[in-house]
Amino acid sequence: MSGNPTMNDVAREANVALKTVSRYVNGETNIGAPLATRIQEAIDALGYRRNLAAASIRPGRTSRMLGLIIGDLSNPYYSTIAGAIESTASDHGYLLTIGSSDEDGRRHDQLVDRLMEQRVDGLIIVPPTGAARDWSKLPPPIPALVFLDRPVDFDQADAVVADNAGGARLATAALAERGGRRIAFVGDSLDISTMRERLAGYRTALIEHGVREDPELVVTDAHRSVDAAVAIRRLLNERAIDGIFAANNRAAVGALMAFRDSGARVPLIGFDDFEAATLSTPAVSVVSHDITLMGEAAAEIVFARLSGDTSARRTHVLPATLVLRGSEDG
Amino acid sequence: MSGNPTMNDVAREANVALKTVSRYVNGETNIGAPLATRIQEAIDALGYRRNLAAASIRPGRTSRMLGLIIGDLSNPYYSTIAGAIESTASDHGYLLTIGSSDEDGRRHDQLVDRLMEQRVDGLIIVPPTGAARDWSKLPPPIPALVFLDRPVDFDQADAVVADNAGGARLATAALAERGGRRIAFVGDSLDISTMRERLAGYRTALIEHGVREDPELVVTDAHRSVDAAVAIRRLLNERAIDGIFAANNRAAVGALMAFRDSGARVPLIGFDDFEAATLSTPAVSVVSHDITLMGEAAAEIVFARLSGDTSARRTHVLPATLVLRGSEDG
DNA sequence: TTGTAGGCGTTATCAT
DNA sequence: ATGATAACGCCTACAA
Repeated sequence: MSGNPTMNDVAREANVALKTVSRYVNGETNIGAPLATRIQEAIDALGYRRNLAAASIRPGRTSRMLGLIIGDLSNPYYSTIAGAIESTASDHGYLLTIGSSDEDGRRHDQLVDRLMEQRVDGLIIVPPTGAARDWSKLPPPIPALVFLDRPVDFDQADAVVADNAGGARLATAALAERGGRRIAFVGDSLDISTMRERLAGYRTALIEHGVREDPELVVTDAHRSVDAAVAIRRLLNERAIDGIFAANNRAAVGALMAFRDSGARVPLIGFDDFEAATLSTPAVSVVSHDITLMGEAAAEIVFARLSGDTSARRTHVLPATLVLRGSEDG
Repeated sequence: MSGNPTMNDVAREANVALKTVSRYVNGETNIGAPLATRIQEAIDALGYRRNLAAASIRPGRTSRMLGLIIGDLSNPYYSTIAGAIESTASDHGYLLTIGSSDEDGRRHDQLVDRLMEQRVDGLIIVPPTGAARDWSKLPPPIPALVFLDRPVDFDQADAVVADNAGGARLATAALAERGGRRIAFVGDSLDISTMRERLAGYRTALIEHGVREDPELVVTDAHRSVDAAVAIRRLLNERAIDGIFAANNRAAVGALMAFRDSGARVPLIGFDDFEAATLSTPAVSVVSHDITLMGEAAAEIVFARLSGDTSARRTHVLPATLVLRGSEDG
């Protein structure tokens, strides 16, 4: 046996015309019972399976596939997004093809090209931290395109982002309202746009509460949990901080490590929920932006565009909410 | 403009033959410099992108796509597997299409059909808990097929599984060696094959240490963490247990909840690592089977088969290791 | 209800 | 080095 059986093989086996097999396979009703039986028997005998790739190249036919590019599928943050998108895609009868950019601009661009060449009907992208493709010079037509989680300066696409500044402001304000005057900001590099927004929200809250910002209390190089832990131990020992806004969940985990190691503890609020948050004592309060909702929203926007929604592209900002669990009181 | 530009459009624009464009796009070397320039200009002008779906229908050509079916992409356990497979696939220039079965047999079967019709070159499957497709009557040819994490009775496919029994035996033995004589088994339904294997390992260890099994100490209906917590609180209060083997990480989290709520604590070892394990005090010891390694192994097997490895299909059993962190001493 | 002819975008064959 | 022509597997006209 050389390759996979084709419709033609089935037609020959069943002594019918190719088109009749096509009709049968596609569930069209106008087929005589005897022929239908013969065709099904031929299909079973040959182990025929239709070739959707071949079908999809016909004009008017689509691949019924969505593409998703994220940083790293192993990261629970991204996989939650991916899961929400996959689930929504599945509801619409779509398959999801996923690529991880590892936050690398080149890899990201390769994935964009590959997925477009694969003719996905829609593309959802979490842009990498580093410089990526200049979207403005990407020639149309591009499929339904949605940027997720991070804003991109390209008005031909929709975007779904969380209210990072608003959430950071909520958290910092909660700490200030409980008397915090030396509240630390602990986060990752400001090359990451979400970090810049969260720092801006932190500053807004400080200003609103009449607190002068102390640059010594702002840490923006905590890439891993242990980095954050080291920085926070130092802040606790040398800077007399009385509150911590942990700008991502790695920073929050780092704070827990620092508390454990140093025996000291100050009020703490994190950004983005994490599994250990409810298990520690007291439980860690966090700003939660619902990434599941973000993923679903992005997918639904794609499907809206696919079904003809031509309204102006826009950026959808999803609210961030403060989940207080106790750690904000120290 | 009607559709996407095609090779034909490029050929007309550049005043060359179709085949010459094909050669250029596919990086064949035997092309004159002047034509190459004209073709590239035409490509840029038209915004041409090749259609891999169309290319893949030619005989001998493949889709360079892998399919993966798991329970739920939002679940960190599965997404870790998915991430490892995606990473390996990416190294081989392959894209990964993922579907979640939600542990539903029907949905699982649909995904198998869909991915096969999409002509993925290889298929990696975590079979759902419930009854799934009868693989034995699936007509060949099937793409390179690997079952992951759970054994399936089908000798036409490879399988990669963890040593569940061995790991459970290690954990239970560690508890018994520390004096445990009333060691509880807390896990999910025995409909799940891994649970059966872990229970078997638990029993083996008890026998080896001369401990008579007490059926009252075996819980096999803890589906969620809270279920496990409730059961464990009861065991602590009414059954005087002196050790807990938590047969999955939800059960381990449940144990932590029960300890917190009841104030009591006994030696504990879990199965499968989880983020909170190292943050609690004492840190939770676990049997760890490296699911990243499992995913990589599965993908590498697929690629080996794709490149012509025709050796007998086999089941690869990956070792489970005991990671002691303190909780085994109570 | 069934069949015939043609084309989708690409690559392969075989010429020039 | 370049090109004309025929597939690939399927579907959409348009007959019969």
